[in-house]
Amino acid sequence: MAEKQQKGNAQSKGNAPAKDDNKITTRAANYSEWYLEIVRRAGLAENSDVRGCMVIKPTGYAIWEKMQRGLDRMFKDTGHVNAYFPLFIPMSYLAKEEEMAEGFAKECAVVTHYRLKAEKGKPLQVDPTAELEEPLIVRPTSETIIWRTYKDWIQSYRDLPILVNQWANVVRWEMRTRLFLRTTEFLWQEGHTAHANQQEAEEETLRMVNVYKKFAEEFMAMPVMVGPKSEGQKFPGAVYTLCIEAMMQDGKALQAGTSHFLGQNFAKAFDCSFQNEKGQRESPWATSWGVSTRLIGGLIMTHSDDNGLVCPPRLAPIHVAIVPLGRTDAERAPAIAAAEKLAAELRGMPRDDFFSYEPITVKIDVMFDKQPGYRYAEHELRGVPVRVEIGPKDLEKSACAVARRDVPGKEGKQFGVPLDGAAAHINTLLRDIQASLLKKAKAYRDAGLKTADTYAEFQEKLELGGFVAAHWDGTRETEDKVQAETKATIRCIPFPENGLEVAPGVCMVTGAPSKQRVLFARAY
RNA sequence: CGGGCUGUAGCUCAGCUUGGUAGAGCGCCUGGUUCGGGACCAGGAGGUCGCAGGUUCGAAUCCUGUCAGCCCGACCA
Repeated sequence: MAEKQQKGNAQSKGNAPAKDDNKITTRAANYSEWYLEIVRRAGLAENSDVRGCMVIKPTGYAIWEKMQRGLDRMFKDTGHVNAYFPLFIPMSYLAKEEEMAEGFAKECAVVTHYRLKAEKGKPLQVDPTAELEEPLIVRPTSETIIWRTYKDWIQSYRDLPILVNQWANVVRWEMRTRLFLRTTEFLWQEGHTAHANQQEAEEETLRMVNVYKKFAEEFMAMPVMVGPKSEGQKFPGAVYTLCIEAMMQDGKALQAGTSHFLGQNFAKAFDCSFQNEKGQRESPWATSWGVSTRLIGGLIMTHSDDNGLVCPPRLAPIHVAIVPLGRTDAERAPAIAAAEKLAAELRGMPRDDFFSYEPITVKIDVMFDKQPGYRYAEHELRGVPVRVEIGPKDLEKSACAVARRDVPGKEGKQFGVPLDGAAAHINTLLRDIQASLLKKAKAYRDAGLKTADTYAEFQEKLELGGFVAAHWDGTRETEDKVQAETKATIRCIPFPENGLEVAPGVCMVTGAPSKQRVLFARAY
C-alpha cells in the first residue's frame, strides 16, 4: 500500500528491491500484512477476480471441512438435523421483520432479472424484458425464508421443537473485505429452531453458544469469552444475542460466533402459530445461531507466528510431514523406505474421538530438488503440526528427528527419536500440541485482559490492546460515545462462568450505577 | 457514498516527465554443481502495456472517455 502510493514519485524509480527473501512480514512489522501473507503462503485462500469474494483453496477448505465435521457432530449430539433452504429470498420477506430489513438493507445483493440477451456481434447484456416482478435478494441470513417455511410446518405443539441447521453460503455486500474475516460471500452454518415456550428457546440459545465455546476451545484451541451483546450490538430482529469473543494476537477482538434469542418476532412477522395442549393459539419462540469461515481467520490469528501458520492438530489438514533426506539415490532410498514405514504406522494408529475417528494424515515430502532448510521452512509455513526428518545419520541409529510446530525453529526439534515406537510418540505429541496451544492462547488472552475504573485509565489501557473490563451504565448513548471517542465497542457482557468477578460499580463515563463490568475492545 | 491513488510477464514493480515499438527481481522450464535450517551457475519460456477512441510518420509514454482495483473516511455484529 505504501509502495503503491509512492508509485509515480521520482524517488521510487529504479527496480523494486527483491521483496521476497522467503521470510514473511513479521507481526510486529505489519500485523495485517502478516495475516494476509499467512493466508496466501499457507495456501488457504486467495482473492478472486470477483470483488470481495475469495477462492478457498484446498488446504483452507480442508480446515473448513474439519470444522464442519466437528461442529456438525456437536449439533447432531444436541438433537439437531440438517436441511437446506433457498439461496434467493423475495424482497418482501425481508420487509416483514422491520429490524432485520433495516439491519441488512444496505448490504443486500439483489436479483432483478432472470435472463440475458445474447446477440451476435453485440455485447452480452441483461434482457430488459426479463425483469422479475419482485426482486429477489441473495440471502444475507435465512430467518425470513425459514420462518415463512416454518409457518407451514407448525400447526400443533406436537410439531415442536424444530431443531434445524443448514450449511450454506450467504452474501453480505460489505464495503471492505479481508480474506476469511469479512468477505462478500462466505460459508457458514445457521441453526434455526422453533420452540413451544420461551424457556425452552432461551435454553437452546444458551446451549448453542456453549457448543461454540466448546468447539472454539477444544478444536480450535481458541479461548473465548461468553456473554450477551449490548442492545446496540445485537442481531437485528433478536431479543438478545449471546456471543463468543476471541482475542487476536494484535489485541483486537473477533466475534467468533453468535446465538440469538429471537423471541416471537419472526413467528409473528410470518404469521406462524400453533395450538397448545389447551387448544389455545400461541406463537412459537425462535432461536438462530451461526459460525462462519471467519473462524479460519480467528484460528490463524490466534496461533500463527512469524514463521507461518500454526494449526491445532484437531483441525490440521496434514498432521505429520515426513522429510526423507539424502544427497544421492543411494541415501534417499532407505530414507524413503523408512518414511513410508513410519507413515503406514501412523495411519494405522488406533482411531479415537480426538481426530474424529479419522486416521492421522501423513505426507511424505519428496521435494529433493529443494534444500532441506527450504523443505523444513515450507512445512512450518503451512502449519503442519509435526515434522519428521529421516536422513542417513538418523538411519545409522534407527532413529529420526521430530519437530513440533508450536515450538518454531530448531528449538522444537528433537533428534534421536527411535523409529521403533516413533508413531506412538508422535500420536501423543499431537495431543500435547493441541493442549499446549490452548494453554498458550489462554495465557495470552488472560494477559490481555485488563480492568479500568476511570475513563482515562480505560483509554490508556485500551491502547495496550486486549479486552478492558469496565463499568458501563447500560445506555446506548454511553456506548456510542465510547465507540466514537476510542473505536472500542462492547464485545460482551461476560457471564460469571468466564471467571471474571461480577460485582456492581459505577459507570466509568457517567458515574451512573452499573451492574457489572463489561468487556470493551477494538474489534475486527 | 466523499477524498486520494493505481492498472505493464504468474507475483512485486521499473520504464511515462523529454513519444522511436518493453525491462528487473522473484516464480516457472532445461541442464549442471549443491543439499541435516530458506543454495548457486548457465540457458530458456512467458506481456494485444485494463479497454475504447483521439493526436502523431510513430503511443506503454500525450489527450479524452470508460471499466476495474487499492488506500483513507463513512459504513459494516
